[in-house]
Amino acid sequence: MSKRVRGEGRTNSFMNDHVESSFAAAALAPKHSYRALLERYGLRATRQRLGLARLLFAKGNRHVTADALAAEAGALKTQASLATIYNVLNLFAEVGIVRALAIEGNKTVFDTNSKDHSHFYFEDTGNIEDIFLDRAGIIDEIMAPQGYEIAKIDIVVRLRPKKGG
Amino acid sequence: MSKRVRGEGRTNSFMNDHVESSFAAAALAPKHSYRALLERYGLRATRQRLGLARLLFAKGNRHVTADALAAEAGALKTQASLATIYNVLNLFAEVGIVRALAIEGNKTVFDTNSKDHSHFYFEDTGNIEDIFLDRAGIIDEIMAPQGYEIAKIDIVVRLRPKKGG
DNA sequence: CTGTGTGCAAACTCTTTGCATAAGT
DNA sequence: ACTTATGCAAAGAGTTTGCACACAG
Repeated sequence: MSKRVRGEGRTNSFMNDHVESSFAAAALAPKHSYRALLERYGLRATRQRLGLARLLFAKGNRHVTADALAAEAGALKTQASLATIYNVLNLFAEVGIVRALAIEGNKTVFDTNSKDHSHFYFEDTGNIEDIFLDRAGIIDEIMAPQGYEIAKIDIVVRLRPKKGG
Repeated sequence: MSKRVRGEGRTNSFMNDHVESSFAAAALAPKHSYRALLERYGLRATRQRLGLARLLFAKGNRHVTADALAAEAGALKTQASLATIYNVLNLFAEVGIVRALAIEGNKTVFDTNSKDHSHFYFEDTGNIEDIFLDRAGIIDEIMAPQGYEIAKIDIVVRLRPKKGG
Protein backbone atom coordinates (compact mmCIF):
# COMPACT_ATOMS: atom_id res chain seq x y z
CA MET A 1 0.00 0.00 0.00
CA SER A 2 2.93 2.23 0.42
CA LYS A 3 5.76 0.67 -1.46
CA ARG A 4 7.52 3.61 -2.87
CA VAL A 5 10.54 3.28 -5.01
CA ARG A 6 12.98 6.06 -4.90
CA GLY A 7 14.70 7.54 -7.83
CA GLU A 8 13.73 9.25 -11.00
CA GLY A 9 10.84 11.63 -10.92
CA ARG A 10 8.80 9.18 -12.90
CA THR A 11 5.55 10.69 -11.84
CA ASN A 12 3.05 9.64 -14.41
CA SER A 13 4.41 9.72 -17.89
CA PHE A 14 4.95 6.08 -18.76
CA MET A 15 3.89 4.59 -15.46
CA ASN A 16 1.02 3.11 -17.30
CA ASP A 17 1.93 2.62 -20.86
CA HIS A 18 2.90 -0.95 -20.54
CA VAL A 19 5.45 -1.28 -23.21
CA GLU A 20 4.36 -3.92 -25.60
CA SER A 21 7.61 -5.38 -26.74
CA SER A 22 8.15 -8.32 -24.46
CA PHE A 23 11.02 -8.58 -22.05
CA ALA A 24 11.61 -12.04 -23.29
CA ALA A 25 12.92 -10.24 -26.31
CA ALA A 26 15.26 -8.43 -24.00
CA ALA A 27 16.58 -11.72 -22.79
CA LEU A 28 17.52 -12.65 -26.27
CA ALA A 29 19.10 -9.35 -27.03
CA PRO A 30 22.86 -8.93 -27.13
CA LYS A 31 24.37 -7.82 -23.88
CA HIS A 32 25.07 -4.31 -24.91
CA SER A 33 21.41 -3.65 -25.42
CA TYR A 34 20.37 -3.90 -21.81
CA ARG A 35 20.96 -0.24 -22.08
CA ALA A 36 18.27 -0.05 -24.68
CA LEU A 37 15.95 -2.07 -22.49
CA LEU A 38 16.33 0.38 -19.65
CA GLU A 39 15.90 3.35 -21.88
CA ARG A 40 12.79 1.85 -23.35
CA TYR A 41 11.34 2.01 -19.87
CA GLY A 42 12.59 5.48 -19.29
CA LEU A 43 15.21 4.37 -16.81
CA ARG A 44 18.69 5.70 -16.63
CA ALA A 45 21.30 3.20 -17.59
CA THR A 46 23.49 3.06 -14.55
CA ARG A 47 26.23 0.54 -14.05
CA GLN A 48 24.25 -1.24 -11.34
CA ARG A 49 21.03 -1.43 -13.26
CA LEU A 50 22.77 -2.73 -16.33
CA GLY A 51 24.62 -5.31 -14.30
CA LEU A 52 21.53 -6.48 -12.48
CA ALA A 53 19.50 -6.59 -15.67
CA ARG A 54 22.17 -8.77 -17.17
CA LEU A 55 22.17 -11.06 -14.16
CA LEU A 56 18.42 -11.27 -14.27
CA PHE A 57 17.98 -11.98 -17.92
CA ALA A 58 21.13 -13.58 -19.13
CA LYS A 59 20.20 -17.02 -17.87
CA GLY A 60 16.65 -17.07 -19.10
CA ASN A 61 13.70 -16.98 -16.77
CA ARG A 62 14.46 -16.88 -13.11
CA HIS A 63 12.99 -16.42 -9.69
CA VAL A 64 15.18 -14.43 -7.38
CA THR A 65 15.05 -12.82 -4.01
CA ALA A 66 16.88 -9.60 -3.37
CA ASP A 67 19.59 -11.20 -1.31
CA ALA A 68 20.09 -14.07 -3.72
CA LEU A 69 20.70 -11.52 -6.41
CA ALA A 70 22.98 -9.62 -4.09
CA ALA A 71 25.00 -12.74 -3.48
CA GLU A 72 25.32 -13.38 -7.18
CA ALA A 73 26.23 -9.83 -7.88
CA GLY A 74 28.83 -9.93 -5.18
CA ALA A 75 30.33 -13.13 -6.47
CA LEU A 76 30.71 -11.72 -9.94
CA LYS A 77 32.12 -8.34 -10.53
CA THR A 78 28.68 -6.82 -10.71
CA GLN A 79 28.88 -4.53 -7.74
CA ALA A 80 25.74 -3.22 -6.08
CA SER A 81 24.71 -2.68 -2.50
CA LEU A 82 21.76 -4.54 -1.08
CA ALA A 83 19.83 -1.30 -0.77
CA THR A 84 20.38 -0.59 -4.43
CA ILE A 85 19.34 -4.07 -5.36
CA TYR A 86 16.10 -3.60 -3.54
CA ASN A 87 15.58 -0.30 -5.22
CA VAL A 88 16.34 -1.65 -8.64
CA LEU A 89 14.16 -4.71 -8.24
CA ASN A 90 11.27 -2.65 -6.98
CA LEU A 91 11.78 -0.20 -9.77
CA PHE A 92 11.88 -2.95 -12.37
CA ALA A 93 8.77 -4.48 -10.90
CA GLU A 94 7.01 -1.16 -10.93
CA VAL A 95 7.62 -0.53 -14.59
CA GLY A 96 7.02 -4.12 -15.50
CA ILE A 97 10.44 -5.44 -16.38
CA VAL A 98 10.08 -8.09 -13.72
CA ARG A 99 7.18 -9.27 -11.67
CA ALA A 100 6.86 -9.56 -7.91
CA LEU A 101 5.37 -12.88 -6.92
CA ALA A 102 2.66 -13.54 -4.40
CA ILE A 103 4.09 -16.43 -2.50
CA GLU A 104 3.05 -16.81 1.07
CA GLY A 105 6.01 -16.11 3.23
CA ASN A 106 8.45 -13.48 4.12
CA LYS A 107 10.81 -12.84 1.28
CA THR A 108 9.70 -11.16 -1.89
CA VAL A 109 10.46 -13.15 -4.99
CA PHE A 110 10.94 -11.50 -8.34
CA ASP A 111 10.19 -13.33 -11.53
CA THR A 112 11.94 -12.34 -14.71
CA ASN A 113 9.30 -13.94 -16.82
CA SER A 114 6.67 -11.40 -17.56
CA LYS A 115 4.47 -13.59 -19.69
CA ASP A 116 1.24 -14.76 -18.12
CA HIS A 117 1.98 -17.90 -16.27
CA SER A 118 1.56 -19.60 -12.96
CA HIS A 119 3.79 -21.24 -10.40
CA PHE A 120 4.52 -24.37 -8.54
CA TYR A 121 5.78 -23.74 -5.07
CA PHE A 122 7.58 -26.63 -3.44
CA GLU A 123 6.88 -26.44 0.23
CA ASP A 124 9.79 -28.64 1.18
CA THR A 125 12.53 -26.92 -0.76
CA GLY A 126 11.06 -23.48 -1.23
CA ASN A 127 11.69 -23.77 -4.94
CA ILE A 128 9.52 -22.06 -7.48
CA GLU A 129 8.85 -23.33 -10.96
CA ASP A 130 6.88 -21.87 -13.80
CA ILE A 131 3.84 -23.62 -15.13
CA PHE A 132 1.80 -22.55 -18.06
CA LEU A 133 -1.84 -23.15 -17.44
CA ASP A 134 -4.58 -22.23 -19.77
CA ARG A 135 -6.15 -19.46 -17.79
CA ALA A 136 -8.77 -18.63 -20.32
CA GLY A 137 -11.49 -20.44 -18.42
CA ILE A 138 -10.67 -18.69 -15.21
CA ILE A 139 -10.39 -15.31 -16.79
CA ASP A 140 -13.75 -15.64 -18.46
CA GLU A 141 -15.26 -16.43 -15.14
CA ILE A 142 -13.97 -13.37 -13.42
CA MET A 143 -15.94 -10.17 -13.31
CA ALA A 144 -13.94 -7.30 -11.95
CA PRO A 145 -16.01 -5.17 -9.59
CA GLN A 146 -17.28 -1.78 -10.76
CA GLY A 147 -14.49 0.68 -11.26
CA TYR A 148 -11.75 -1.89 -11.13
CA GLU A 149 -9.77 -3.76 -13.67
CA ILE A 150 -7.66 -6.86 -13.34
CA ALA A 151 -4.03 -5.99 -12.84
CA LYS A 152 -2.86 -9.56 -12.80
CA ILE A 153 -3.85 -13.00 -11.71
CA ASP A 154 -1.49 -14.97 -9.55
CA ILE A 155 -1.97 -18.68 -9.40
CA VAL A 156 0.28 -20.58 -7.06
CA VAL A 157 0.07 -24.33 -6.76
CA ARG A 158 1.65 -25.36 -3.51
CA LEU A 159 3.18 -28.80 -3.55
CA ARG A 160 4.17 -31.00 -0.68
CA PRO A 161 6.01 -34.30 -0.77
CA LYS A 162 3.60 -37.14 -1.23
CA LYS A 163 3.54 -39.26 1.87
CA GLY A 164 2.92 -42.66 0.44
CA GLY A 165 5.72 -42.61 -2.07
CA MET B 1 10.62 -23.14 5.49
CA SER B 2 11.12 -22.89 9.18
CA LYS B 3 7.92 -21.59 10.59
CA ARG B 4 7.61 -23.43 13.81
CA VAL B 5 4.74 -22.92 16.11
CA ARG B 6 5.39 -23.40 19.72
CA GLY B 7 3.17 -25.19 22.10
CA GLU B 8 1.75 -28.63 22.49
CA GLY B 9 3.88 -31.57 21.58
CA ARG B 10 1.67 -32.19 18.61
CA THR B 11 4.26 -34.20 16.84
CA ASN B 12 2.44 -36.28 14.33
CA SER B 13 -0.80 -37.66 15.60
CA PHE B 14 -3.43 -35.52 13.93
CA MET B 15 -1.13 -33.23 12.03
CA ASN B 16 -2.42 -34.82 8.92
CA ASP B 17 -5.86 -36.09 9.52
CA HIS B 18 -7.62 -33.11 8.14
CA VAL B 19 -10.77 -33.13 10.09
CA GLU B 20 -13.67 -33.35 7.74
CA SER B 21 -16.33 -31.42 9.57
CA SER B 22 -16.02 -27.93 8.17
CA PHE B 23 -15.09 -24.93 10.25
CA ALA B 24 -18.00 -23.17 8.71
CA ALA B 25 -19.98 -25.40 10.96
CA ALA B 26 -17.96 -24.07 13.82
CA ALA B 27 -18.99 -20.58 12.87
CA LEU B 28 -22.59 -21.53 13.21
CA ALA B 29 -22.11 -23.30 16.47
CA PRO B 30 -23.14 -21.73 19.73
CA LYS B 31 -20.43 -19.79 21.45
CA HIS B 32 -19.76 -22.29 24.14
CA SER B 33 -18.72 -24.85 21.60
CA TYR B 34 -15.55 -23.14 20.43
CA ARG B 35 -14.16 -25.29 23.11
CA ALA B 36 -15.35 -28.30 21.18
CA LEU B 37 -13.79 -26.93 18.01
CA LEU B 38 -10.42 -26.66 19.67
CA GLU B 39 -10.66 -30.07 21.19
CA ARG B 40 -11.58 -31.54 17.88
CA TYR B 41 -8.21 -30.36 16.65
CA GLY B 42 -6.46 -31.59 19.73
CA LEU B 43 -5.81 -28.12 21.05
CA ARG B 44 -6.11 -27.08 24.62
CA ALA B 45 -8.96 -24.72 25.22
CA THR B 46 -7.26 -21.74 26.76
CA ARG B 47 -8.96 -18.45 27.39
CA GLN B 48 -6.99 -16.78 24.64
CA ARG B 49 -7.62 -19.43 22.05
CA LEU B 50 -11.29 -19.48 22.80
CA GLY B 51 -11.49 -15.73 22.63
CA LEU B 52 -9.60 -15.50 19.38
CA ALA B 53 -11.59 -18.31 17.84
CA ARG B 54 -14.73 -16.46 18.72
CA LEU B 55 -13.42 -13.24 17.22
CA LEU B 56 -12.38 -15.08 14.09
CA PHE B 57 -15.56 -16.99 13.47
CA ALA B 58 -18.34 -15.09 15.10
CA LYS B 59 -18.69 -12.64 12.25
CA GLY B 60 -18.59 -15.11 9.42
CA ASN B 61 -15.69 -15.31 7.02
CA ARG B 62 -12.92 -12.86 7.56
CA HIS B 63 -9.46 -11.90 6.48
CA VAL B 64 -7.32 -10.70 9.33
CA THR B 65 -3.76 -9.83 10.06
CA ALA B 66 -2.26 -10.55 13.43
CA ASP B 67 -2.25 -6.95 14.52
CA ALA B 68 -5.77 -6.30 13.32
CA LEU B 69 -6.89 -9.17 15.45
CA ALA B 70 -4.81 -7.88 18.31
CA ALA B 71 -6.50 -4.52 18.04
CA GLU B 72 -9.90 -6.12 18.06
CA ALA B 73 -9.03 -8.31 20.95
CA GLY B 74 -7.72 -5.35 22.85
CA ALA B 75 -10.84 -3.34 22.20
CA LEU B 76 -13.07 -6.07 23.49
CA LYS B 77 -12.32 -7.84 26.69
CA THR B 78 -10.59 -10.66 24.86
CA GLN B 79 -7.14 -10.29 26.26
CA ALA B 80 -4.14 -11.72 24.43
CA SER B 81 -0.63 -10.50 23.78
CA LEU B 82 0.54 -9.97 20.23
CA ALA B 83 2.98 -12.83 20.59
CA THR B 84 0.20 -15.13 21.63
CA ILE B 85 -1.94 -13.99 18.76
CA TYR B 86 0.80 -14.89 16.35
CA ASN B 87 1.22 -18.21 18.00
CA VAL B 88 -2.45 -18.97 17.96
CA LEU B 89 -2.93 -17.90 14.37
CA ASN B 90 0.03 -19.94 13.23
CA LEU B 91 -1.19 -22.87 15.21
CA PHE B 92 -4.68 -22.57 13.79
CA ALA B 93 -3.24 -22.34 10.30
CA GLU B 94 -1.08 -25.36 10.90
CA VAL B 95 -3.94 -27.58 11.92
CA GLY B 96 -6.25 -26.14 9.31
CA ILE B 97 -8.69 -24.08 11.30
CA VAL B 98 -7.70 -21.01 9.32
CA ARG B 99 -5.69 -20.53 6.18
CA ALA B 100 -2.69 -18.30 5.59
CA LEU B 101 -3.03 -16.37 2.38
CA ALA B 102 -0.45 -15.84 -0.30
CA ILE B 103 -0.82 -12.18 -0.97
CA GLU B 104 2.20 -10.34 -2.20
CA GLY B 105 3.30 -8.03 0.49
CA ASN B 106 4.57 -7.90 3.98
CA LYS B 107 1.85 -8.85 6.38
CA THR B 108 0.50 -12.32 6.64
CA VAL B 109 -3.23 -12.51 6.20
CA PHE B 110 -5.29 -15.27 7.72
CA ASP B 111 -8.52 -16.37 6.17
CA THR B 112 -11.19 -17.95 8.30
CA ASN B 113 -12.83 -19.53 5.31
CA SER B 114 -11.33 -22.91 4.76
CA LYS B 115 -13.43 -23.87 1.78
CA ASP B 116 -11.70 -23.84 -1.59
CA HIS B 117 -11.99 -20.37 -2.96
CA SER B 118 -10.00 -17.56 -4.45
CA HIS B 119 -9.47 -13.89 -3.73
CA PHE B 120 -9.75 -10.44 -5.07
CA TYR B 121 -7.02 -8.17 -3.83
CA PHE B 122 -7.72 -4.47 -4.15
CA GLU B 123 -4.45 -2.78 -4.77
CA ASP B 124 -5.70 0.62 -3.76
CA THR B 125 -7.29 -0.25 -0.45
CA GLY B 126 -5.49 -3.45 0.40
CA ASN B 127 -8.84 -5.13 0.91
CA ILE B 128 -9.34 -8.80 0.26
CA GLU B 129 -12.56 -10.36 -0.87
CA ASP B 130 -13.52 -13.96 -1.46
CA ILE B 131 -14.48 -15.13 -4.88
CA PHE B 132 -15.67 -18.55 -5.78
CA LEU B 133 -14.29 -19.60 -9.09
CA ASP B 134 -14.85 -22.92 -10.67
CA ARG B 135 -11.37 -24.30 -10.39
CA ALA B 136 -12.17 -27.62 -11.90
CA GLY B 137 -10.65 -26.72 -15.24
CA ILE B 138 -7.46 -25.53 -13.69
CA ILE B 139 -7.13 -28.47 -11.40
CA ASP B 140 -7.59 -30.91 -14.27
CA GLU B 141 -4.80 -29.21 -16.08
CA ILE B 142 -2.30 -29.51 -13.30
CA MET B 143 -0.01 -32.47 -13.03
CA ALA B 144 1.88 -32.49 -9.77
CA PRO B 145 5.51 -33.50 -10.29
CA GLN B 146 6.64 -36.97 -9.29
CA GLY B 147 6.56 -37.48 -5.57
CA TYR B 148 4.53 -34.38 -4.86
CA GLU B 149 0.91 -33.73 -4.25
CA ILE B 150 -1.03 -30.51 -4.39
CA ALA B 151 -1.34 -28.95 -0.96
CA LYS B 152 -3.47 -26.08 -2.12
CA ILE B 153 -3.98 -23.72 -4.98
CA ASP B 154 -3.98 -20.03 -4.33
CA ILE B 155 -5.55 -17.81 -6.91
CA VAL B 156 -5.33 -14.10 -6.33
CA VAL B 157 -6.87 -11.64 -8.72
CA ARG B 158 -5.25 -8.29 -8.20
CA LEU B 159 -7.48 -5.34 -8.97
CA ARG B 160 -6.59 -1.77 -9.59
CA PRO B 161 -8.86 1.20 -10.06
CA LYS B 162 -9.87 1.54 -13.64
CA LYS B 163 -8.45 4.70 -15.08
CA GLY B 164 -11.10 5.73 -17.49
CA GLY B 165 -13.98 5.00 -15.26
C1' DC C 1 26.71 21.07 -14.98
C1' DT C 2 22.23 19.32 -12.99
C1' DG C 3 19.59 15.95 -11.46
C1' DT C 4 19.27 11.30 -10.17
C1' DG C 5 21.21 6.92 -8.37
C1' DT C 6 24.10 4.67 -5.10
C1' DG C 7 26.11 3.25 -0.72
C1' DC C 8 26.16 3.05 3.94
C1' DA C 9 24.23 2.59 8.22
C1' DA C 10 20.48 3.39 10.85
C1' DA C 11 15.53 2.97 11.15
C1' DC C 12 11.39 0.32 10.65
C1' DT C 13 7.95 -3.28 10.39
C1' DC C 14 6.52 -7.72 11.01
C1' DT C 15 7.30 -11.95 13.31
C1' DT C 16 9.60 -15.18 16.35
C1' DT C 17 11.81 -16.63 20.74
C1' DG C 18 13.77 -17.31 25.77
C1' DC C 19 12.41 -17.53 30.07
C1' DA C 20 9.61 -17.04 34.17
C1' DT C 21 4.83 -17.22 35.41
C1' DA C 22 0.02 -18.60 34.82
C1' DA C 23 -3.33 -21.76 33.53
C1' DG C 24 -5.55 -26.10 31.72
C1' DT C 25 -6.67 -30.98 32.38
C1' DA D 1 0.67 -32.17 39.95
C1' DC D 2 2.26 -32.03 35.47
C1' DT D 3 2.43 -30.12 31.12
C1' DT D 4 1.68 -26.71 27.98
C1' DA D 5 0.38 -21.77 26.94
C1' DT D 6 1.07 -16.97 27.82
C1' DG D 7 3.34 -12.51 28.35
C1' DC D 8 7.00 -9.65 28.11
C1' DA D 9 10.76 -7.79 26.16
C1' DA D 10 14.42 -8.60 23.35
C1' DA D 11 16.15 -10.60 19.16
C1' DG D 12 15.75 -11.49 14.24
C1' DA D 13 14.69 -11.21 9.36
C1' DG D 14 13.56 -8.52 5.48
C1' DT D 15 13.08 -4.13 3.59
C1' DT D 16 13.19 0.89 3.45
C1' DT D 17 15.24 5.52 4.12
C1' DG D 18 18.30 9.93 5.07
C1' DC D 19 22.09 11.95 3.62
C1' DA D 20 26.54 12.79 1.32
C1' DC D 21 29.01 11.52 -2.66
C1' DA D 22 29.34 9.67 -7.44
C1' DC D 23 27.78 9.40 -11.89
C1' DA D 24 24.81 9.68 -16.29
C1' DG D 25 23.08 12.50 -19.68
